[in-house]
Amino acid sequence: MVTYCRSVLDDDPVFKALADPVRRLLLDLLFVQDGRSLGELDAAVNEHTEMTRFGVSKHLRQLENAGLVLTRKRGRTKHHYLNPVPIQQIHQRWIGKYTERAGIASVLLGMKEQLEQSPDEPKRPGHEPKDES
Amino acid sequence: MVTYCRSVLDDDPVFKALADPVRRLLLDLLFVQDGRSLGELDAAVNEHTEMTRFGVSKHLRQLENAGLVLTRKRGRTKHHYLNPVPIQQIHQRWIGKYTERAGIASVLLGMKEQLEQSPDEPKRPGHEPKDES
DNA sequence: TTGACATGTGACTAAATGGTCACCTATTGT
DNA sequence: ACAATAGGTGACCATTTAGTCACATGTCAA
Repeated sequence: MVTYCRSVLDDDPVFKALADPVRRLLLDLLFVQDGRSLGELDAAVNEHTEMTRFGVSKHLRQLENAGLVLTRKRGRTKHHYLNPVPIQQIHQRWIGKYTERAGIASVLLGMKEQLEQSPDEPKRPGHEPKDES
Repeated sequence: MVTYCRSVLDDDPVFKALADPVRRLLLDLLFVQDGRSLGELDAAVNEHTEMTRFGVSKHLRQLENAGLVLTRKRGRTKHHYLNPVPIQQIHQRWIGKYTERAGIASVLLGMKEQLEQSPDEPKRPGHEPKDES
């Protein structure tokens, strides 16, 4: 109880870390290949967008604080490793219940488009509010 | 292709919308009971944190823009409905691959704690960088 | 019609965030 | 020892964001 793993109970930093496209790109890069240094990641990021080493470093630190990236210093270079566990946690503890419901809701796959284009419909099959007039 | 549902290709607003705890609370509230009005949601939110009607309204609009909440105006009140589809989408298109990998990585369930407490270890089983000294 | 109710709007402030830079430390190789 | 390399720090600025408020609109009910 008391020694319960600290990061388990606040997934907020994880969600916050995932909110930035550059950070998601970094995770994608590490997903493809683990253990890269800051310099390597900086180079990879700059194939997509322009950003200095410092910006990349800051993003990596945020990922690290969220537990999504684990690091190991080896000589003068710092290697970064993807840790997918926090993502799995927010999935289990939060996202899962929504995807289950969505699985039901989106039986008709094209439904979403229709839903988003008719702003005067409640847009969920069945389960209409029971018109308490 | 051309008419591909607009919101499918940028999940960024969805991640951004999920990055705030109040907005996640709103989704949780709508998950429990759909179709609530702004006033009702305001009251429910204020059981957890203090916020004016305007703040809640703003958050709801962001959720709406991300497609996570669909609305219908009925008389003078606006009803809010949860739409889990965008969450399912980011799950399929992004989160899924990480949770799969995490499923492998966390075969030992208690592993994560250990990993986070030994900052001088690469912390992923196998797949060590090949010590190119 | 009048007043209470439910919500929307635009301006505004305070705080958080993303990004850069000048400078620093530590490590490596010669 | 020296220069080159990899990275960290703290200050700094611009932009975004969260939140509130005064005010306006539309709706219901007497």
